Amino acid sequence: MRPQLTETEIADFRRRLCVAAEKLFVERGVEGVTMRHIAERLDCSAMTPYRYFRNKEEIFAAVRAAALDRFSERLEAARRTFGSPSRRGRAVGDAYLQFAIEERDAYRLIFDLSQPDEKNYPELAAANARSRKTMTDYMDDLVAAGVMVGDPKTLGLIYWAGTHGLVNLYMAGKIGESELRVLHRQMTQTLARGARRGPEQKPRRTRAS
Amino acid sequence: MRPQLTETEIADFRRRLCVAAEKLFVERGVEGVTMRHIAERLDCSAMTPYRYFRNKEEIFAAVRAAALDRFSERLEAARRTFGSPSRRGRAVGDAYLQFAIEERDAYRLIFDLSQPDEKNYPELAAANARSRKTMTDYMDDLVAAGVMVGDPKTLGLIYWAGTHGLVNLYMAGKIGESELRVLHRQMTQTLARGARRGPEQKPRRTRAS
DNA sequence: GAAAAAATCTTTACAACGTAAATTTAATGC
DNA sequence: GCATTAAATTTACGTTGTAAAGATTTTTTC
Repeated sequence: MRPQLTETEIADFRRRLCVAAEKLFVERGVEGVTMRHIAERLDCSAMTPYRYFRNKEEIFAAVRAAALDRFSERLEAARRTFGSPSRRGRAVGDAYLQFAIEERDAYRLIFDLSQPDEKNYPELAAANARSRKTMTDYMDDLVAAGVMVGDPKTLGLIYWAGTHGLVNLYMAGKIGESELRVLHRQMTQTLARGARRGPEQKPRRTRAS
Repeated sequence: MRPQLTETEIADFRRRLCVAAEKLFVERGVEGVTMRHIAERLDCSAMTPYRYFRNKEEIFAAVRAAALDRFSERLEAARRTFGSPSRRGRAVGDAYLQFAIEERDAYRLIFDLSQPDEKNYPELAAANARSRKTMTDYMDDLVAAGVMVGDPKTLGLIYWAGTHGLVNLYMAGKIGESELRVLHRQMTQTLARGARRGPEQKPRRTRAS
């Protein structure tokens, strides 16, 4: 009988499909890509992908996971540069912006709200965990080095959220690239200054002192 | 001959439709609402809405503009409370979070990336401008009162972006409601501390001093 | 080597979508 | 009451994701 597809054959096809799909997402927007488009790019019938993916959403999740891994790689590379913790922290932040600017569509793919729920896709969940860890890890360095005071996880989330928010403004066309960079620098500096001696100490005036 | 629809008839129908559509967005998710669903709710045929809106995207833009106006109203109301500029600033921030939590779906509707381009919909552009102004206005107060130093517009954008970023984490299920509130408080406090004496002065050590 | 078997791949088919075009309905002036 | 005409409905079409049926291909068995 006809031989079953091997693991590697399946993996290969999936990879090829993901590459084609992401190119299409870039070309035609995430919404504008159909199964038939993807199939055409792969020179197969519209139904063939269903041998390799459960449905369109699973394809989407796979592409998203791949993009997310690329993103993590970039941030991790930035953290591996030389220099002081502050310098490397800055490098990570810059890498974040760089990715958002250079790979606009990938960024949207990754962070657009209302996307396939990660809990149904272990691959995506893993990619998510990795990126999350990556984005907060460098904050550990900064706190360990005494540059900042506070819970590294909390500080990491705040930095991450702030940066993402600025990128959102950029994506929505509300600010330009240079404004994005300036605001980001300003935000990180302000946050750094604010976090330099730990969270607010409730400087409430008491009668004694 | 049959009379043409009056301005108010048209406006009424549009309003009714928007209300129905937003309810449906909440019930079935933004993606899961079809023209036929909306028509059913309004007890009319699937084509009747086309007398009142160019197409589905225009409906979407109208619902979005309405939600955005509600959002602005809430923030403006918060700014009108009594107290010091700082207190009122906090009230605006809290109102932002409150809206995101209570009207989750409306918030998504408003801020999800990749949505109809405002430039094709003046109504939406106006609502956008209003919300933007609202979100940064209170920063003017703070700077005027000397609580913070810097360009109010820049500071406003940073606060806004940061808050939006945190809400995004909340929406994506990465943090819970209480964590959102705590992180927001921490972020605003850190930013406030950092902005208290103006942007970083490049404290670079020179040989003299 | 021919036939059977079984997995892959393609073709066909279907319900649901947004909406264009054709048709029906209803309100007005004469 | 009839012509007129805007509004509303019905019908119809091209696309979508994908289920079901059918065709194709390669290995195994004799």
